[in-house]
Amino acid sequence: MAALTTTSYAILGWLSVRPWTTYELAQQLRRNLRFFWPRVESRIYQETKHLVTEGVAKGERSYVGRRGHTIYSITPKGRRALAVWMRQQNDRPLLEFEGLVKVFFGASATPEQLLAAIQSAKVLADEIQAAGVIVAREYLEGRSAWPDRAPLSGLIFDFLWNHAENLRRWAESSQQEVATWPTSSADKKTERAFQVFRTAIEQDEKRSRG
Amino acid sequence: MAALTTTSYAILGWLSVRPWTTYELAQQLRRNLRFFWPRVESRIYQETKHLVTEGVAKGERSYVGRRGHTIYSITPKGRRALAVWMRQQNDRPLLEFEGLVKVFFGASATPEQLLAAIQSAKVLADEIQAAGVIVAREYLEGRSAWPDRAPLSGLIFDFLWNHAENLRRWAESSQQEVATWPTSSADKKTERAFQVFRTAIEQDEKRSRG
DNA sequence: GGACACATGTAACGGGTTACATGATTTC
DNA sequence: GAAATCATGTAACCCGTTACATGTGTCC
Repeated sequence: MAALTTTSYAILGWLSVRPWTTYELAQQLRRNLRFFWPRVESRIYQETKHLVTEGVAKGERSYVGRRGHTIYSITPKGRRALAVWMRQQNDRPLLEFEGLVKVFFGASATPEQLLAAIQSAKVLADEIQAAGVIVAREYLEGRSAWPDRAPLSGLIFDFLWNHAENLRRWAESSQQEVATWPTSSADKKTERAFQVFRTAIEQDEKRSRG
Repeated sequence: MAALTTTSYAILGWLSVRPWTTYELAQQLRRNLRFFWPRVESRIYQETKHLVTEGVAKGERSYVGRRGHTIYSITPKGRRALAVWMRQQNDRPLLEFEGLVKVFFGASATPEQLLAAIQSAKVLADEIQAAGVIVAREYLEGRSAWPDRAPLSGLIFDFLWNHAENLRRWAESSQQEVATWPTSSADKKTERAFQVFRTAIEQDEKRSRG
């Protein structure tokens, strides 16, 4: 049987807080990790079993009527495994952005199709920030389930919120630009791109200098 | 055999520009798409064959010594398939960020381990921008292979460069923050998080109003 | 008592990665 | 002529998704 994956540790991390049923775990992963570690909920059912066979978690089975459910909790071996994982090398953040692939081959697309491809960024930005507003209010109004988690949540929130801001800013400015393309000359379009390139190089040189 | 995936279209998109060998395709995907559609190069060898069985590409086989290689080109059916894809719904951008998962369960980590988890964002930011500077210079100095692609490249560049800026900004500010944690009170840490939450809510309200 | 959300799974499939193998070309 | 790099793949495995199935509680 294969070694533990990041998905395994995402579940094990929750078990290190307290025991949970599979359904509760699925909820937590969905509420809290979906924007930076998205997994379908049915995955959890297999993964918890995997954790048990690896000896890092144990499950206590009980019944409601004819339907069983399992409460999982972490084992001492599980806590050690979590600590080892924390010491391991981290993968770089990974981005998959189909809309950008379409933009890349935009020579085969209509302006309307480009606008739609770009729009997918805005949709995600809205989702992230809608969820973010709820979390932020919970903390600020003292309604959070784990108020002492605020410092860690703040770090994650900071990243995601600004990720969303970047998605939105890009989508809006790109859609504005693409909207001009049907009536804009090739030189004009190219000049706009060159401005982007120049700004980046200036930023890079400023950073190099210190 | 399954339908075409985004990876299929990423290859088909290149074939719509001109015919390529598998190796050249692998290079192009690596150079141009790796930051928003990352795939291992060995995937290309299987996927090109898939494109042929689907009738959207054809391969012309030739030999150098005992070693074969294939030049793939797009078929009329392939161009139609590409056009259909462009009309289809776009997936949202997808982020996988193991470092954030570690931060999330940071209660089980040392400050040093948190710093390392955060660092993975900076590593990626550097990679994106190092590649970006090269591309930007090529365009600005007229050394680009497809100068008329500049407007489209500009859109993609704009997104990736600012994505990298966001990764770097977050990594630096978070590392600064975490560095203070060993000597900082719980209240102080929480207050910093609350500032993040408040700023976000203000931004959100400002946007709602106008 | 019908509809619907909540809750708990299983089966099958496949895209993607890892690891490996090996031929051709260039460099020193 | 050895080593390194460029080039072309194959085999095996598995994580993850899709699609499906079904029990339980609640609302009207």
